[in-house]
Amino acid sequence: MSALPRRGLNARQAETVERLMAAGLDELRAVGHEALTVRTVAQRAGVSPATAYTYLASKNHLFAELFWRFLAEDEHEPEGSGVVERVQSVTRHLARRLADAPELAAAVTPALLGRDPDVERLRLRIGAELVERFRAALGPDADPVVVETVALAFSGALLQGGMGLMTYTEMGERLDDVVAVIMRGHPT
Amino acid sequence: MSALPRRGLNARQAETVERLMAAGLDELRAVGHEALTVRTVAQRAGVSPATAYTYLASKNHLFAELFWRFLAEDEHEPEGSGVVERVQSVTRHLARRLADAPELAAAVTPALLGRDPDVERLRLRIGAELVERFRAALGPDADPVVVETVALAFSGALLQGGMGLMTYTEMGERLDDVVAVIMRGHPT
DNA sequence: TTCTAGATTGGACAGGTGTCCAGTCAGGTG
DNA sequence: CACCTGACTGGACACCTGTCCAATCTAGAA
Repeated sequence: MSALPRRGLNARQAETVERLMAAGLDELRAVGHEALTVRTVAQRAGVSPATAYTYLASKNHLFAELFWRFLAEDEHEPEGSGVVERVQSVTRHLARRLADAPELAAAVTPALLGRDPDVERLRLRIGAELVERFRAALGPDADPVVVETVALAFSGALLQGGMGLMTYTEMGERLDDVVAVIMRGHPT
Repeated sequence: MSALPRRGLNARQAETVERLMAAGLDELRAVGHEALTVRTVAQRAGVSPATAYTYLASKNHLFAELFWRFLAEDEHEPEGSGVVERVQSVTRHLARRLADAPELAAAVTPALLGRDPDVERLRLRIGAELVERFRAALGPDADPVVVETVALAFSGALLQGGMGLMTYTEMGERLDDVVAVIMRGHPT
């Protein structure tokens, strides 16, 4: 079943979905992504498990959807005069937001590795959104390879954060240096 | 239960472990990591599920262990005269090996995100081994931030490979460019 | 107000994970 | 050769994931 921010949900269904999303986020913060089960989310949302599975293709889909909403609700304009500062403002901002929702960040990384079609869709959107932010910071004439390098480094940081090798707070600081290294020798 | 390349296995136990590992790899290539179950691995190894769980803390642990062996069995010296070429020879070599075992590569990324203590141990070892290879290619006086940047970019590529956003063959080519960008302006 | 499409539900289902334990078997020791 | 330690086994366990469907609500149309 594919689902969420798709057109064709009536008011009642939309309400159900919102309750599930809110419950999912609460449950995630409360017990973490390993202990979370679709059935407890359904219960918290005041909905039957069967209904939850009407809108959620899988646990991974829930996490991906929550992360997508988390990312989409966040408007951020790159700040700073130099390109390096602008890119750093983006990575630092993202890292700060992740640090505010570490359970979500930890949940989404493995979730996006899933094979469900619904995850696939969101994965592409999330990836595109991140690349878009880096491109916006780098400017329209940016070397595509530089964009890709920054995106890869950020993905890598996400992975290492998910592994617990660094906190999401450290992530911001480390990426500052990493971005500086990548951009060294890239004008504007 | 912690386990594998630990001292304290007698010949019989070591033999059982080897059979499990070989069966795990076969099963992984045969059905992929999503369909693989510990019980089918046990069956393929000619061992009971209970025995399998004596040596394997979890499915994730199996994947992590297989990947660690895959990495450790591989001796590779960086080649080339310049630093860039040396680093590229490492990333290209790793990408080539991953391309030869895509199921394993796809399995290990989510596996390393697990929380089991056995996964934790292997995660640190695998991370250290990769960093060591980059450091060896970069030379003893390398800027630590450059090492980290290369490592992050590689992790990111692993993640994107695991997501199916790129094949492991493409990974080699893309990392060539990425490494060149990172190293631009870094002497020796 | 009644009807009805369709949202929701309860509950069963097949299959997987990881745990546990009492019982069996095999190989090195005496 | 009989013994005994410890590896291995069978099978039950609790709990999870996702799927399915017949039965039941419920809100808006007629």
